[in-house]
Amino acid sequence: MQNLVIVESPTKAKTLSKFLGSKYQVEASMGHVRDLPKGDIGVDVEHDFAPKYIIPRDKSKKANELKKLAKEAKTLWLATDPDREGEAIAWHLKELFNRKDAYKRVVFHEITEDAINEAFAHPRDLDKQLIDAQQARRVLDRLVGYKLSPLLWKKVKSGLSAGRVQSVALRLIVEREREIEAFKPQEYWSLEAELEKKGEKAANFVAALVEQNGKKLAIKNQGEADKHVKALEKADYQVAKITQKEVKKYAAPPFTTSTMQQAAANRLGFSAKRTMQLAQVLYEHGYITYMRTDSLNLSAQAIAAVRDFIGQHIGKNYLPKEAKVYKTKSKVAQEAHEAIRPTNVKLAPDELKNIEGMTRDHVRLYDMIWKRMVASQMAEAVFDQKTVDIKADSYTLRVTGSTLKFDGWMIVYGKIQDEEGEEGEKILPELTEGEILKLLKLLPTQHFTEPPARFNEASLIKKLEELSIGRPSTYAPILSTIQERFYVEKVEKRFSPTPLGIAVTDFLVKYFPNIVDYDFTASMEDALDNIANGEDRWQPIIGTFYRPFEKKIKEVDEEAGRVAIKSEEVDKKCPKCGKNLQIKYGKFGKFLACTGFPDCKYTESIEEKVDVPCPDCGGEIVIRKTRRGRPFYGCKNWPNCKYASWTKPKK
DNA sequence: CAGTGAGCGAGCTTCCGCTTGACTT
Repeated sequence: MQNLVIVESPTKAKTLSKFLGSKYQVEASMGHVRDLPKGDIGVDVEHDFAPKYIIPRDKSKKANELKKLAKEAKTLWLATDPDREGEAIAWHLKELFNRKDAYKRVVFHEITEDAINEAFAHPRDLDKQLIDAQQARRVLDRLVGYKLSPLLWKKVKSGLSAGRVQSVALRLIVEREREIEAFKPQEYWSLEAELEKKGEKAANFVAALVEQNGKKLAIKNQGEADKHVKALEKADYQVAKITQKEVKKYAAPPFTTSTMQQAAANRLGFSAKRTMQLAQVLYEHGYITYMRTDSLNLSAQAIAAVRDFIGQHIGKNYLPKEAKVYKTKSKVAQEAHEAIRPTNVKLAPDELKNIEGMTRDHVRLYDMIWKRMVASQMAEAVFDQKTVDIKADSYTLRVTGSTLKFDGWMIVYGKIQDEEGEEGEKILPELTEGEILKLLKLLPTQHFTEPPARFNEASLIKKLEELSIGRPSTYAPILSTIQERFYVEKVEKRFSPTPLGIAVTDFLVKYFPNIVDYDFTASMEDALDNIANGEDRWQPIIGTFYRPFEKKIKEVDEEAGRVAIKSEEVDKKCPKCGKNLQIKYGKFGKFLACTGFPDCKYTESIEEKVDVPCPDCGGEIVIRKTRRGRPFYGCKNWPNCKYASWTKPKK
């Protein structure tokens, strides 16, 4: 074989192979092939932070295969992703192969014939500065993670972890909980008037009190509300001003990983993990583009195809004159791929149902991706919005109604109501300025301000992305990590911190405020940019961070006491010694242990009862977990009764 | 997802980011 081409994913390899023909053998590296060792820190902090790279056990087979192929090939084309990690993967491959001068680095942002021909006609050298930026990122994360975690083992509890990303995600959850705890509801009142257009009985509507003497009115309590009600009862109502305007609603851009995960959570109730598993299958079958991306770009071909589709199947009036161009606001976006979109817009979601291997949920996710992409290239929706100001003595009441004039993209993607909680449209009777209205009823209502909501998967991912923390490939794993460590628990699909999570956050905020600062990652990215553009070398940048950090670790190690975790006592006595039991977190999850430990070593498991009898013996069924943490339904009489099931047994 | 369980409180744990089959019952 003359030419060996290496990309990251096997699906991409397959597609690329079709374009390149038989003179090129295309192989996938499956991501990184070399990494720092898992067993030790792997960075020589005394010698310019030299990283020790090894081939991880699970990559050795792949690495050997590639090595063998590389030996035989004449030219090696390193065609990994055009971003920081991709450049590093290319370099690691080169180091792995250890052959001189046979390399060509090629980059392309889309897999089209033109883009590929262009790329292969203009190979370049590896970008050492970009590689160094990646090494700095890798080494920094390793130093932070592998220095902080052992400190937590010593000061808090063994087995814990801390890192640039997970510790900030945890902090967000802990601080939100504190906001909620500290929240004091404020009373306020709204006052609405039900009014009638004179002479037309059916034409009544509700207007809200907004101003008094031209100033915004806030009603704090019942006394104030009563006062306004009294005054308004005697007032005359007259239409003062009608303003009418056209309001356009713009379609959302096509999906990135983060917005797809958010929409799938809000619209379909999927976890981020589930969404990614489904998307992976759609991608491997060639139905969608790559699902780990932060880009909003659409290829020229995709745009042409979708415009064609809109014009032909939806309607000419739904097709804007020009294609829409979306740009990401994120500074850290690497834009190595396209936005997530169907690869063939002509494949309607309904048709996917009939394809072997596609489950209902695959279809539902594809449907959402397809609609979002098509809508993103459609005309705006247009509403007629009418605002009516009504005078009643010194008061102003207002009512806003809107009617849909043109549905535009909304005919495809539907309202984003579920995602944004927007109000529906309100239709107003025909009114004219100066018209007198009749008061039917005054409607004072008491309200209280509400605390912020706990984060769910969607809102946490959104927040992390806003802070530039984490990457498309890591959003879902971050959520798993903080749960696996028992830092947080999901209660009704929302994250709530455990006493352990609170203790860890407080420890980190107290001693390492810079690392768990919400801006830490953003400033790291700035520093990495300077390495990538050649202004700085990576080792001094890491040194500037590491020297004070190392000192602080040592100080805290010597000075800080062991952290007490708030115990969670339950209303149950120890059958051995009579003391209270408390919740503990072990390798296999939560369990109850005696507060008298170490004098009393009593433990028992926590069982969630299910209200169905055991189909085998009629005993109680409880939810338990496997060693790996997967819940199942088992009989309480185990081991006498061996009944077990993944799904809830029927009554 | 094929994978189902009595222990955690003792001897090794841990990072982030890139990517899919791992390997055993």
